Amino acid sequence: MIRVLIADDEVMIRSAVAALLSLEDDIEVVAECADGAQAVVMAEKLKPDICLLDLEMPELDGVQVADRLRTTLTATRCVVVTRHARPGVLRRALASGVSGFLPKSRSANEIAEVIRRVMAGARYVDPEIAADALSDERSPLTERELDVLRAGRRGEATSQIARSLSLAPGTVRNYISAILAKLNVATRQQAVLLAEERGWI
Amino acid sequence: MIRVLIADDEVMIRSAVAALLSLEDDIEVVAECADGAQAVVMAEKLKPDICLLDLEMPELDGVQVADRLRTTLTATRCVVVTRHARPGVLRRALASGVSGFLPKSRSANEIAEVIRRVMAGARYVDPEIAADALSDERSPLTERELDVLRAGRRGEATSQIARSLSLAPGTVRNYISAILAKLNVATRQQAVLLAEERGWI
DNA sequence: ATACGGGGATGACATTTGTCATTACCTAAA
DNA sequence: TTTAGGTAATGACAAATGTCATCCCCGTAT
Repeated sequence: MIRVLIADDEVMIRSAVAALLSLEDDIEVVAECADGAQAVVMAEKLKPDICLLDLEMPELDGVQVADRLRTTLTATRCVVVTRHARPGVLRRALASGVSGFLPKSRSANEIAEVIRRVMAGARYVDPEIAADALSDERSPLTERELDVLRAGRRGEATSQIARSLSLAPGTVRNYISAILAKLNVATRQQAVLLAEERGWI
Repeated sequence: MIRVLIADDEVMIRSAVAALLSLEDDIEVVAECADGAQAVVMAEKLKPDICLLDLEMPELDGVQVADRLRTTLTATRCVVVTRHARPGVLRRALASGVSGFLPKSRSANEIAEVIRRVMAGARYVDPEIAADALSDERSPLTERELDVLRAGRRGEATSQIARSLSLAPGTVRNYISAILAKLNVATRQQAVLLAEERGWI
């Protein structure tokens, strides 16, 4: 029996996938979690064989969960599922020791198969995303520039961003100016939208 | 046998829900569609009893699909499912003749039950959203103000918005100023975020 | 040792935005 | 008929934003 933990903040998809997986003879769903923090706690308690993690979750995202479990639960393998599968995200996921990666644009039936493969020791990365990842879309922004972009992703004013990062307002404006030049867009909001699309933030 | 059409752009949830519904003795999934336009075509061809429509879809959203089917297929009832269930959206949905409305924060097993109730002639609206809708969250913005907000939702500059709406730049700034005051936020981006959250645009 | 890139800051400048007063036109209530 | 309210525009002003040059401090690769 493969013991599986499922984490996804969207109840409908979580319960649907859990129900489907439970129908498989060799799979047992041992936990359903609504966010990343809960997933970490439950995983450490139940020590499942496989964690099926949604990428977009409150508190901790799927990759962050995998990253934490890597050190504490060496026997547990993680499979990350995401709505918008961007190459940048795949890179981050693989760096965090994720064993499987598939987009929600795949059919639910395929999940069981991926789980079995990963259980058998293989790594499974969705072929389409893997191909995309080769046509390198790495972020041209530095860590700090990304921090600034993240801090301003909800339309915060320069002064707010400066406060939350403990920077001078002028410095923030310098970073934003550099970001706009690198991404070749005209406004902060467009920069945020572009970076979100590409999976850089 | 209740004949059901499912439309959702997210393959994983669509296939999972379809598989689960197919397990029910009295339900038959006759079509799976990836977008609204396709849903309209298939519905008119197959004349299902119930259309289970995702709200967030490319081309036509779930409410728009229901609106079209209302005139052409009077016997077909529509159930709309959405990720972020906002009162404003519910209002729009009911105005379009939708018979059922439930958020994805409900479990997948409940879908079959809702389908049966709607099939029996009842209207089903998720109780939580219905309660929210009473604490009126209608948009305080005028049609034109919404146009401006929509035109600028991707961080377009004032001059761009003005061009795309054939307005003077100053007029656009006046509208934006009014929007910020009404929504009590400090930047365009925050106004866009708020309006999107509330289902106003 | 030194050149380079990242992080952090300042000051100056030009634009863009947001605010406000004021005007005008039109339509639908009262 | 008067009164609102929505749409559209101008002009003026203040504040925020984007751009640039220039400076400093570090660490590391040459």
